[in-house]
Amino acid sequence: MAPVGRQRKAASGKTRIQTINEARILDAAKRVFAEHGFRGATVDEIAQRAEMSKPNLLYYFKSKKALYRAVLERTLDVWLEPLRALDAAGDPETELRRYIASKIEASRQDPEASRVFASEMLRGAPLLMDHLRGDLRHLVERKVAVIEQWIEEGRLAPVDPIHLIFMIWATTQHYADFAVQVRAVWGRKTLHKKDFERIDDAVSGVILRGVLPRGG
Amino acid sequence: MAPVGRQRKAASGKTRIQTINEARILDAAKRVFAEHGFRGATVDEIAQRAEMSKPNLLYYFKSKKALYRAVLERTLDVWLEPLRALDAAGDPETELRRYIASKIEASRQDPEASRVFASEMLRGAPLLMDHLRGDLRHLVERKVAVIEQWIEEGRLAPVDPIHLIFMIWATTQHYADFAVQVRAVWGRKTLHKKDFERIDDAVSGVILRGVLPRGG
DNA sequence: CGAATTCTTGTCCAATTGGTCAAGAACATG
DNA sequence: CATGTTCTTGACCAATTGGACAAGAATTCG
Repeated sequence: MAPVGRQRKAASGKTRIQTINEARILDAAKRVFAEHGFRGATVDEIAQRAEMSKPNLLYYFKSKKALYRAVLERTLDVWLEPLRALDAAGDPETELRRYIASKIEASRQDPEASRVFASEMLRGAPLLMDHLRGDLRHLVERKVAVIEQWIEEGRLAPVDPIHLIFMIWATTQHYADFAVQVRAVWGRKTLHKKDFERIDDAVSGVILRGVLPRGG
Repeated sequence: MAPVGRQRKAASGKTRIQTINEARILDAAKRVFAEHGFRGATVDEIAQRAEMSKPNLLYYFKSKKALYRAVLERTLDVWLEPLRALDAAGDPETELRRYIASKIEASRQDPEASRVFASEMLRGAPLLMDHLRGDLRHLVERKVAVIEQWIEEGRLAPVDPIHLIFMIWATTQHYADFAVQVRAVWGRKTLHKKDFERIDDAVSGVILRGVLPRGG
């Protein structure tokens, strides 16, 4: 039945070359999709940036859509991990500070991933709609409950929890999605780690002062 | 010299039909560019949504790029007006509240415009780069000075002014650019005026509490 | 080594792309 | 209503698109 090729490494189910090339392709695809969106991206350009022929690329991913889906899925996991970590048992200030910091760090380390996600949203999320209405919504509902609990305990000012989450997403992702604007207006050629530390200070500062109870 | 056609209305320099059709085209173009970005948008689709033939569309705008530029320019003016209004002589709370409210109102009334702008940023702003580094940067610098003055006067907590501006942009535009996600996660089919009032409350609340001095 | 498998690409294709052109239809104004 | 202008479109074009295919090149492993 399962025609287990001799060359398959049992563990990953992938050849050495497969692993290398898929990674190269996914990386190139991420950059092109981030810049031009699904429709605007061309398989040719992705192949060029991955330094291989178009037919070879299509040997690893059977269509542009399949490749796009792969890029998005790979992104999502990394994306939501920090939110999952938000713990009701912890101290609100610590928890929120850590969440904001990790989102900003994600924007710094992998802005293209954020942009691919953003462009999927601009399109109306035809591919991620199920995920938005399912997994993501449930995850957010759980975290809304966490925040509500904090508010009830008097450890957080009475803010609308879901919009607090949206605000954190918006502000942190802004520095990835609108990086060009940030750089141009801020007068920086590139944003360095120091810059992102200042960003973290500013964003965390305003949000935390905005949600922590007075006279803490 | 100037071959002033007989049918030209002297005032606007435009025919009745011109006015109508250009508006129709710009509206259709805005929606398509918002959804698919510059590259992903097709002249055919824009023409279809404007309910006219492609050659006719190209009679009014001589190329896809020219049309795109027209959409962006038209957007920019509306976009920055509220920021210009930020007045150092006014009360910080009132001024900021008004600015946030007008940005949220813009996101509600014309989300596509926001999305076109966002997609231009994702592309790296090849068309707006000059504007970002020029007009926009200068405008922001002036408003940074306004905020700094408020801080010096003790009417505002010491926040990084430029990031306060970025935060306001990010949070308010989020409800236009990521509207699909907001709707899906929030469990709303469409966002009504009431919803945007809640958004305004939440966003203004957190940001103002975050930047106003304690014990005000 | 040698054979099965995996990898790679040149060539090709139908469909779509942005844009042109000529020719006719509708229009405004004297 | 006559005439110059503006408006509209069908037909067309070269370039690009996503993808198929077959045939050869590398690789793996007994």
